[in-house]
Amino acid sequence: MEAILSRKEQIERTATALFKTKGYSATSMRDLATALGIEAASIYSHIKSKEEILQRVCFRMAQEFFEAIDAAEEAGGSATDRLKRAIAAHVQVLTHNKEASAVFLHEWRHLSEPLLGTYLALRDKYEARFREIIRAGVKNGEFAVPDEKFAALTILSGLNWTHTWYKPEGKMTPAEIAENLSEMLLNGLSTKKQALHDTYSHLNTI
Amino acid sequence: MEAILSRKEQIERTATALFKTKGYSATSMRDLATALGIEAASIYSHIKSKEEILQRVCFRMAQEFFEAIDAAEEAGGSATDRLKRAIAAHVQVLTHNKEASAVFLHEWRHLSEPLLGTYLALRDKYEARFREIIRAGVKNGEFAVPDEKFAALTILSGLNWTHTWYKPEGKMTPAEIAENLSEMLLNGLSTKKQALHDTYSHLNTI
DNA sequence: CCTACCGATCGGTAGG
DNA sequence: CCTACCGATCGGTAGG
Repeated sequence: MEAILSRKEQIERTATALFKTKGYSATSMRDLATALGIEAASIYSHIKSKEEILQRVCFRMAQEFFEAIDAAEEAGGSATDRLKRAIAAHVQVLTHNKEASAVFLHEWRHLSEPLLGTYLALRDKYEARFREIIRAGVKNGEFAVPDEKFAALTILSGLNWTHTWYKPEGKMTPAEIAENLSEMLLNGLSTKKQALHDTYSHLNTI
Repeated sequence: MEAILSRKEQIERTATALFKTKGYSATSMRDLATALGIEAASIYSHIKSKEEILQRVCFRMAQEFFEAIDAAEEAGGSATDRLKRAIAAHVQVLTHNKEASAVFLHEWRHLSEPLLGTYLALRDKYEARFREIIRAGVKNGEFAVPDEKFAALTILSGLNWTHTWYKPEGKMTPAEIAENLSEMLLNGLSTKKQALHDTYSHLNTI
């Protein structure tokens, strides 16, 4: 399980942990060097700049999320099935890359242009994948939501909190977390559907 | 509506906007001074330190959230009623203090002890208010959740994303946002309750 | 609220 | 991977 890491990978991994806990800006190259047991200047034999580390982490995570949702959607099925698999895939990536996910979610704003724009475009594309599944579900009557974009963002934000409390040694496995999140988001807390929304009950009139 | 602000309030408000967009660490006192149209040294006639600004924002927002949930729970009612009112109260505070909420939610880790500990204790106490409502609802059969703590955090994280996209001039009012969030979180996306609940009733025994 | 300035620290480079 | 060092900038103070 413990792969031998190249120095560059060590730098990236250590920096990721520091970026998560202290934030990108508050982490100095000397902090990073100390954590690695070398001098600050030595880091530059392996990387070009502090921001390069951030870039690598952000875009590697973007790729991971896309690969995961691609695999999740490949099997097809109902909108419910696809959403549940997309949620599970997202949670798998989050829990398997806890530190890097935190950096991806919170430190991206320290990217400079043009990569910042690229990052934001990728994120929107990823969110669109969730919007599409929800849209399909609304169209065929599986789902009822106030607004597709709103629903997609609410779901993703519910998932994205996971990295703040997830511990590999905790009592819930990533698969169980995903199942519980799916349950909460698809079925809600209430034991019965309420006549809450006459406002948009015209949507679910069957 | 536009109250006359004291210089100290101006400093705090301008700093809050900068902390939100650039982050606390990446915002320099010279950035702040430039935004205010004065010299950096002049700021210190009004505040003691950069961190004092962060402290004031974080603890003011904590107070706002508590006052809001106090008012929301005062009316009593079913767990469903109380949860819906707590959600609406939380969203009101978030949308009414967009920048300060972002700082409260994301920049608190730059507080130093002992205030950091105080902050974390307050946040846990606030989350406990939601856990209590959920627990009451589970007990009397209104709600079914995999885990009360898990449910409270998922709900709060769903709400807390609001500040990233809310715009006062947007098409949804804070009250509508709250209603839509309540609808999604209480009833879920699915048009019918699935037989999923049986799936995790065994998970609880693990 | 300003000028003048402080010691500390920042990201990064030169040269080995 | 190190020593030695750079110019820039940091949060903050003295004194008016």
